Amino acid sequence: MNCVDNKNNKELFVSKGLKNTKNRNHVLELLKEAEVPLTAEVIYLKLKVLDTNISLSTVYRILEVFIAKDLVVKSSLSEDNKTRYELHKDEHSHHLVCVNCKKIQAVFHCPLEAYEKAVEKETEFNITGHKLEIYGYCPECQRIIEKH
Amino acid sequence: MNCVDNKNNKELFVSKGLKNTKNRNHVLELLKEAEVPLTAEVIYLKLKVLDTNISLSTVYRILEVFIAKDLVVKSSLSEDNKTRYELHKDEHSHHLVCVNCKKIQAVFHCPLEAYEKAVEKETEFNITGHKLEIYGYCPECQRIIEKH
DNA sequence: CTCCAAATGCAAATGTTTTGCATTTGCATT
DNA sequence: AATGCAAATGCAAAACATTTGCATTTGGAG
Repeated sequence: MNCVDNKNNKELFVSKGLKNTKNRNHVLELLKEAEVPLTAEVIYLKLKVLDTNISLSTVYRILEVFIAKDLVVKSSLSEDNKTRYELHKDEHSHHLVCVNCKKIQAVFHCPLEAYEKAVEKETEFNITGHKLEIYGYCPECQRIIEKH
Repeated sequence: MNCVDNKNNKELFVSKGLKNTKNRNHVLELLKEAEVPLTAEVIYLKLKVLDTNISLSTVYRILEVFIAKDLVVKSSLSEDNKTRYELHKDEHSHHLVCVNCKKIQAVFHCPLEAYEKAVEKETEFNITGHKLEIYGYCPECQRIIEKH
C-alpha cells in the first residue's frame, strides 16, 4: 500500500522499512494536519516552536526518504522558488492559489482522467500523473481590490 | 495587447516601454524558437555560444522585466529546482514531461475552461489561470524499460 | 543488554537567483 | 550628428534553498 491514509505512524514506517523515529513522527504528523503543502523551512520552524529540536537538514532528509517511499510528493509549480511537500493521498486534490495574498486552498474533484487518456493516445506516452495549480483572486482580495 | 504573437521585437518593446537592446532581442528570439520552457542558465549558455557576450545576471534581469510586462511566464517543473521560462502566448499549451529521461513536450488543447468556471462558482475565487503538467514515460523510455 | 546500521546535528559546500555598484548604451532632445 | 540622462549591463559579492561530509547518537534486531 502506497498512500498515507488510515494507519498509525509506526505501522506505516515498519511497512516501508523505515525506523520509527521521533523526528519522522513529528514531520508526518505536521503533514497530516497541514491543509496545504508545506516548505521544508516551515516544517523546521513549526517543529522548533513545539520544543522539538530538529535540524533543517534532517527535515530535508526525512522528506527525501518519504518521497522515495511514496508517502510524500513534491508539489507546487509555483512562483516562489521554494519546494513544497504534501502527503501522497489516494484521493487527489489540486490547489487554488490567491495571486494576491498567496493563500492556498485545496480543491477536490479533478476532471483530468479523460484528458489523460486522450493525451496518452495522442502522444503514446504512458501517463503516470499530473500536477495542476489554479490561480486567481480569493474573495477577500477581490473586495480589497475593488475598494481602490 | 499582452501576448507575443506576430510583431517585430522592436515594436513590441516600444509598446511595453522597454528599450530595444541587443540582449533583449537575443533572449526574446531564443524564447520564440524554443519549443519547451528554458532555464536562465540554458539561455545564458546558448547566447554565449552564439558569440554574444551576456552575463547571467542580465539574463535574469531580462526575464524578470519580460515577466513584469507579461511577455513571459515562469513555468518551473517541480522535479528539478530550476525555474523555467517561456513566452506568454495566447494559445496556451501544457507540458508533458518524461519521468525517466526528463524530455519535455508540449500538448495543445486544454480541457480546463469548464472546470475553471465550476471552481469559480464553488469557491468564489476569481480565476485568472492555471498551470498543468503531465508526467509519464515517453515511448522511447517505455521500450528501454520493457527490455529489462 | 549489546551491537550495528541507520538516523541525526552541525558546519561546510553547492547550485541557483538576486543585488550593489561602476560603466556603458539607447534614445529623446538639442 | 553631438549631448545628457535614465535605463541597461557586467562583474563580483551576497543571499537563499538545498545537499553533503563526518562525527555522534539512536532504534531495534538478536
